[in-house]
Amino acid sequence: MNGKRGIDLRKKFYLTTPVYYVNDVPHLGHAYTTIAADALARYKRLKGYEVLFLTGTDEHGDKINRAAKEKGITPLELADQVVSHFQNLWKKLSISNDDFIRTTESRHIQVVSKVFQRLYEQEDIYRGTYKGWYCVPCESFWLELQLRNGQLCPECGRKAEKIEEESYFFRLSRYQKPLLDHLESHPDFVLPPSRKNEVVEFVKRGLKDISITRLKLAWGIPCPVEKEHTIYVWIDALINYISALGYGVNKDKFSSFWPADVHLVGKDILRFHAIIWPALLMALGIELPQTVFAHGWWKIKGEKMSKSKKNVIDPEEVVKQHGSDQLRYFLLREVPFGGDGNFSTPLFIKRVNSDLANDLGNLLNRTIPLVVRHCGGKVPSPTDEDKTLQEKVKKILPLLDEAMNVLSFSEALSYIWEIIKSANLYIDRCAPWKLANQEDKQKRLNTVLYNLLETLRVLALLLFPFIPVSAQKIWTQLGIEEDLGSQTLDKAHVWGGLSPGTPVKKELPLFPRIKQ
RNA sequence: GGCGGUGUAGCUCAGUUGGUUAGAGCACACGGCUCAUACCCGUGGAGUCCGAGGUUCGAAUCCUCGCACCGCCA
Repeated sequence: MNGKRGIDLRKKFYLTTPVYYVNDVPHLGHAYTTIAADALARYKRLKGYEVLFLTGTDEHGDKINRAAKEKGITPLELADQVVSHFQNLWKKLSISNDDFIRTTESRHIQVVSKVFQRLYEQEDIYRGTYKGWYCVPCESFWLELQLRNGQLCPECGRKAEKIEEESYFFRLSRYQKPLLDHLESHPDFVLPPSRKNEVVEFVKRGLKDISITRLKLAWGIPCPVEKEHTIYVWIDALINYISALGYGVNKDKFSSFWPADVHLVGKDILRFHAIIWPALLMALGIELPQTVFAHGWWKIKGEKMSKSKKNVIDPEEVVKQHGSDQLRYFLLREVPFGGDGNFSTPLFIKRVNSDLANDLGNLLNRTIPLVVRHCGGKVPSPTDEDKTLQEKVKKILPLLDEAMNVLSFSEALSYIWEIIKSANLYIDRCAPWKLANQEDKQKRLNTVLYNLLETLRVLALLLFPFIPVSAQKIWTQLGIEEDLGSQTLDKAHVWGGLSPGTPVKKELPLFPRIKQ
């Protein structure tokens, strides 16, 4: 496509993580969502899509305000500190997000304000009186009958505050029927299906209008209709998905990327994304996202991670100890995406040693030296018609694609590992170290080694979404100069991408075994 | 209390519309190989498929009841 007149026909793919709340430094759950999103984004780029991968931070609200006061700094200063934690971690985890939105940025605030104004004008928002209880730590409103012992938050058990004040309400009730219709006619709108059923049941029970402003709260986006009111932090946060596209400002960008293909969320915030968010969009007359995907939680010994139980896993620490690709691989491989999983160091070590060190790392580390020793360290020319590995790859590619299209990362990885296992078996069967001793077997030896190198080339491509740093190392050891990140998967189909004569490089093992 | 889900080898789980000796990975044991990070390849053991009843020529798979665990809501 060249210049001004060309039409960009590339398919677009827009995916998001939630904006993370900056009340604390990132934990394993944040890393999980973001790594999964990254794998998907990278895969789609390999498939030739123009991808927009958005993540960011949610920085308003009472909780931030209070936390900042305790530290004697401004809320924005607090946010700045935590944001840099997030951004550093994403860097260490090779997260390839295209944009990072902070809800304190003016590009966001403008859109939120505009959205509020418009919904008020069209009477999707009205002024009323809110009577109820509010839990500051949870940022949640409760009705009296929902409270435990008359005054405790049913979610966290802490004391809720009684509130009776003027407030603006969003007419959520208006969208009950349209939402149900949409859920019915779009089976992939909420995934996995079990979560969708929960949402449907919840909506069927009836939706009530929700209070979306608070009085006397300094740290938030002011209500454009009446400046004493501040917009509720969840409404503020959700709008990031369109403010980042320049909704109402940059029409081209917005229309080319919206609707989002996937909003990735943890199961704890599904309702905001599967009910309130689509209702807001309907009110605005904007198309709904394709899919809201809710993944599960990582548990420790079957228990939910929580600071009070002191069983929180710090992703930064895991990266420091075992490496970033190792963490990415474990999280994406160990459990089917959507369900809960158990995180433990022995499980982590077992997985990394057996899959990454033994199967993949060793495959590379036994192939390259053979090439160095018997082919002068250069990619040899294949001569006979052995298609064992080529056919294996051909068989796996469509399966892999299918798995990735439904975000089945662990299944996708297990397919890739079938190729790896085939390659290990292939070496054993062909025994190139024996061929090397027979003068009349040179051609066969060359073919065998070429097929192995070529398989490794394809593996580097396929693994790039999951373990980008290591995939690049494989790529480099194969002597390929081009940038792995700018490749497309079509090349994986074409057997023979490696040019004979290219020098390979022997390096230290990709994944050192972790000692228990 | 209501709705939904799960319960299969030591561990984590697959098992399409019910159909022959119930599968995979890891772990374990034995054998092979020696290019490689004691790795890789092969073979093997082990399961009353939660329990009880029922439908059927035939059920892990369908129905009923019970038990256990989990999720959403109240």
